[in-house]
Amino acid sequence: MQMYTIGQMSDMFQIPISTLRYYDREGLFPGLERTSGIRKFSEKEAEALRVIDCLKRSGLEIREIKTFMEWCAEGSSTYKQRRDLFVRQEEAVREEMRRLEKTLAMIRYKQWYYEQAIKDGTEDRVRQIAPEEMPEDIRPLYELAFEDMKTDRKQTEKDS
Amino acid sequence: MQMYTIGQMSDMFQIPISTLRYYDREGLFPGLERTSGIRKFSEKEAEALRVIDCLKRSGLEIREIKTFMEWCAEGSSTYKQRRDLFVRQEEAVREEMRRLEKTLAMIRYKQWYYEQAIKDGTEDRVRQIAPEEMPEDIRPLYELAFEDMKTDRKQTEKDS
DNA sequence: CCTTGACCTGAAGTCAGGTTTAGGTTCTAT
DNA sequence: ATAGAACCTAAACCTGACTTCAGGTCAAGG
Repeated sequence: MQMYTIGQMSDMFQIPISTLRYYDREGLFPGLERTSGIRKFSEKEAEALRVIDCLKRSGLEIREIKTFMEWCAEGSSTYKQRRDLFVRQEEAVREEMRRLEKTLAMIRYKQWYYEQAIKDGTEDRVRQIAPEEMPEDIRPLYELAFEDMKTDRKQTEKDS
Repeated sequence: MQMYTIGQMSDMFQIPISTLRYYDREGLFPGLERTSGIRKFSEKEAEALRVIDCLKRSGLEIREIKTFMEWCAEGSSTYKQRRDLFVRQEEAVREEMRRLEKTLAMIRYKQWYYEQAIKDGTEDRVRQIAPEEMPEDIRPLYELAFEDMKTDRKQTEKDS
């Protein structure tokens, strides 16, 4: 079975050696082999790194990823827990994607806004434009970006 | 013109008072008014908070957002810089969304993987399945999640 | 009057996720 | 067999984005 040194892993995954050691310290490679102190990485740890990256991007912290890796080391008794984790993280990622869609809408609206300001030499006109008067392609951006602002107007007072 | 106290802003935006003061300290509200030391927030700062949230999600740091807010305070001479910033951040957000798409593909592949493992009582079979043998709806997930792994096989040696 | 609640400040503390440092050990090629 | 490259550890340090703390001001109501 192919084995790799920490330096080879670092090159292959473009991750600093110090980070790989940090991950090991945090318990992200349970059962990592060593020969006379030197770490021997295998395809198992390579796959772990891919999963670490995935779970990190999905919003998990290192400590939670450690828990997952421990489940992996425990074997078949934890399949359901592992599947359920991926189900939860799917929802987390989808929510983050919705937030990014709104962010993107705001960004594109602002691009248009400043294009207008540049053309006019001032923001005075564009600032006054109501959604209904905006170009077809801009209005939906505005609506999405600012959607939680129509209704929420006076939610500051009496909500019990 | 409607003015708000820091407490009202905190309620309206669901942001801790300590964070609003921190943002002020970091220069995110240039030209914020005060009467005898007490901050008076207006629609201007409300809009600033929406933009702060947007720019933060797009990946900017507080210091960079401060620069943007200073441009806003400088007036019409900075419209182009502000537009260009939003153009750059659009690209940043799109890239993050692509990464999340890959993350999601990996997550959904893993869900399927563990479903199989649960059915079989072991990972032994599912681990062996080549992309070509995977169900129609799973293969594309696998391909997307692991796409940088077919070609990159031996990029460790000689790349000049 | 005097207490209570909402505001203020500067400085220190926290937390996650690494990175750097200092001092050693092991491998590999000549 | 020896130099240099690549590895090791523990512990300190770093950064960003807040949060908490200790102590103080100020306006309004009982």
